[in-house]
Amino acid sequence: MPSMAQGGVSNSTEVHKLNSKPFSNDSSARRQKIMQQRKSLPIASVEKRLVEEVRKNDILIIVELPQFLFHAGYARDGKVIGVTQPRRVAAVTVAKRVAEECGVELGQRVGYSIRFDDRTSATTRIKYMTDGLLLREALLDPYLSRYSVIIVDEAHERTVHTDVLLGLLKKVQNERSKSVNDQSNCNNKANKNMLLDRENDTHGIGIFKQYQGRNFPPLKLIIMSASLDARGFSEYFGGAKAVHIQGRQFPVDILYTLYPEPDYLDAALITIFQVHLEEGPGDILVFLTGQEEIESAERLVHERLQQIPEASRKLITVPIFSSLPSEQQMRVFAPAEAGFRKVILATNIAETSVTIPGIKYVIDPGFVKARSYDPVKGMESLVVVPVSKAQALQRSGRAGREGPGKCFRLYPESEFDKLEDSTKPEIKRCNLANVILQLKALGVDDIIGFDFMEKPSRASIIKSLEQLFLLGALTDDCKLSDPVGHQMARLPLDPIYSKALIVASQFNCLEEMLITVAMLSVESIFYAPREKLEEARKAMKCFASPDGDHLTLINVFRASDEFLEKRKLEISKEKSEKIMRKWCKENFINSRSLRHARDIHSQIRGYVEPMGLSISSCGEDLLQFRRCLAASFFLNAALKQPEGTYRALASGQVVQVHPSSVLFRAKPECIVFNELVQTNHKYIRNITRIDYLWLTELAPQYYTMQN
DNA sequence: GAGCACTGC
Repeated sequence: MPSMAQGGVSNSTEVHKLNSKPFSNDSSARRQKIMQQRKSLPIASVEKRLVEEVRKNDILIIVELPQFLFHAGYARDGKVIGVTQPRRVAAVTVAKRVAEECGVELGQRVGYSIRFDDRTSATTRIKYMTDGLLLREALLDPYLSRYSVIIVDEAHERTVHTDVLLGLLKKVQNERSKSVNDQSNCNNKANKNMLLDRENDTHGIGIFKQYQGRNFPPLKLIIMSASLDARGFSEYFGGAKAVHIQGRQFPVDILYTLYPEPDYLDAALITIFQVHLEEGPGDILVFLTGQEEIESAERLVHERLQQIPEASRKLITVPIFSSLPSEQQMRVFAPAEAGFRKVILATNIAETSVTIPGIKYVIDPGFVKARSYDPVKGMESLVVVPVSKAQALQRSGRAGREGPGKCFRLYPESEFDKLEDSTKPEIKRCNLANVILQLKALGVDDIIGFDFMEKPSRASIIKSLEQLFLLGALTDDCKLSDPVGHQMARLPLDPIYSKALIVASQFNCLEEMLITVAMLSVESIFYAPREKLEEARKAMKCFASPDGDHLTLINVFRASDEFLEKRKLEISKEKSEKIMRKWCKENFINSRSLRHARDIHSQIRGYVEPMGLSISSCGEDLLQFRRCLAASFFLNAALKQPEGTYRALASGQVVQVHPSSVLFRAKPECIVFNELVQTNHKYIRNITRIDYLWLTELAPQYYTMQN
C-alpha cells in the first residue's frame, strides 16, 4: 500500500511575479545561501532515498521537487530531464532558480522553453516547460525520445493539458519499454508491471508502429502532486509507488461560521472589518468570484470605512483579477503604508497563479466561478459553484506562508464536510475539439477507448467529433483528413480558427484572417474601467467598423502596427515596448492582450507559410472578407428575432449580442459570431454582419441539410 | 448593458 501524499505545495514551484531576478555576478554568495536553505528543506533529507526509489521504480508519485536526478546520471548520453508546469511563469521562475542553485548560466545546462520564449540550447540537460508545450513537441517526436525522465509538476491541478499529457506519457512509457524488451531479452525487473499493463492494452497508438524496432531507453515518470489523494495517480499508473514528503507550511487556524450565510458578500465585509478592528497586524486576502463582485466589494468597504472612527480607517483595498492591466495587478505586491492594513480582493488568480506576500488572514466565502460545458448545446458557460475541499485547503494555505495565520470560512463546518474532495478535472467540463485533434494527430484513433485518467463523457466526445467532422478535419471513418485535418492539428489555435485560415487562403484574405484569429485568441482587447467608461467608448469608436467586431479588431491591430512601424527605425526594442504600452493606455487597449495577439500573429504566420497557404490581402474588398467569415464561421450564424434577440441557427438557442460588441445597437439581420457564453444571459461576442444567402451559397453541405 | 483561472514546437 503506497503512502498517500498530503498537503504541502512544493516550495520550489512558487510563483511570485517579482521574484524573477536575472542571473547575476553576486551569484556565488547567493548560491551558498540557497545551498544552506536547501539543506534545511525536507527534500534534502530524503535525497538519497528518492534517487534510490527512482532507480527501482518506473513511476513515482511524489510531492516535492528533486533536482539531483542530473547528478544521479539521468542526463547522460545527451538525454534530457524534462519538467512540466501548468503555467509559464512557474516554468520560468523555477528554471531560473535551479540554474542559480547549480551555478550555471540559464539556457546552458538548465533552461526553459515556453511558447514565444525558448531558453534552451544543445547543452540543456534539465528543461523546464509548460505541459502544453511538451504536448506540441510530441507531435514531432512521438516517443519523446530526447527525454530520459519526465517530471509532471502540479499534477493535482488537473488542467486539460496535464490530463492529456498523462495519458500520452503512459502510452509512450509502455511503448518505450516494449521497444527495449522486444529488442533485448533483458528481464528488467522494473519493467515487469509495465508488461502486464501492455497485455491489457487493446488500443495501440498507430503512429508508434512505424517506429517499432527502434531502441529507446525506458522513460522514467515522476508525478508531483500536492493533492490530498495520490491514490488516483497511483492507480492510473498501475499501482505506482507514492512517496510522501511533507511540505513546509505554518499552521493556519481554520474558523467556520455557526450558521450558513445568506449573503456571502455581506458576510465577507463584516469579517474584513472584524479582522481589521480586532486582530493583530497582517494583510487580508478575500476570495471572490469575479470582477463585478470585487468592484462592488471595494465600494462597500469604502462606504463602511466612513462609518467607523477615523483612527481606525487605516485600511486600503487592492483588487486583482486576470483582466486587470498588469501595472494595476502589481499593486498587490507593494506593501501598504506604515500603520495601514491591506485588503486584497481577488479571484482565484490568488489561489495558485500569484503568490502575494504578507498575507496573514484569508477570508473564503467558499465559491468560485468555474467553466462548465453542456455537450448537448455545445456551449461552455461560467457558473458560480462551491469550491472543493482541496481548493478550500489551498486557499487557507495562503495565510500560512510567512508565519501562523487564520482562515475564516464563511460557512459552517458541516458544509465543508459536504464539499467535493477535489475539483472536477477540467477535461470533464470543456469542449474537447482541440484535445481530439491533437490525439488524432498523435495517432490515437479510438478517442472513446483512450486511457484517460478520468474519461470525459461519451456525449462530450461525440459532440466534439461531430464539430471536427463539420469543419472537415475528419473523414467519414473518423480519421484525420488530408491535408485539412493535419494542417489544423499543427496550428496552436482553436480548430475553428485553424480552419478559418485554410478557408481564407482560398478567399485571398489570409492576411486579414491571420490578424483576426490572433486577436480572437486573446483575452479582451479593449479595457474599459468603470470610472472612465465614456472616454473608453470614445476611444473605441476610432477603431469601430460598421461591419462588426472582426474588422474592428483588424483596425486596432493595423493601427498599432502603423504606430510601431513609424518609430521602429529610431528606437530600441525596449523603448518600443514602452511607447506601445503608452499608446495602448491612451486608446483604452489592454497592452498585455495586444502584445499577446502580436506574438500569436507572428508565430502563426510562420506556421502557415511552410504549409503552402498563400498569404494575400483582399485590400479594400471588405465584402470578400465578410464572405470569408461567413464561410469559416457558418456553424456560428444567427438570425435576428422580432424582439431584437438572435436565434443561433445551429443550436436553435436564443442569444443576445454582448454589450461590448460594436454591433450592440445596430442589430443587423444576420450575423456570424465567435463566442457564446452564458453568464446572466446567453451572450454572443465578436460579431460580423453577413448576408443570409451567403450561408446556403458558401456552406451548402450544412445549410441545405438543415433547411 | 458586461468579462473565473490557466495554456499552445
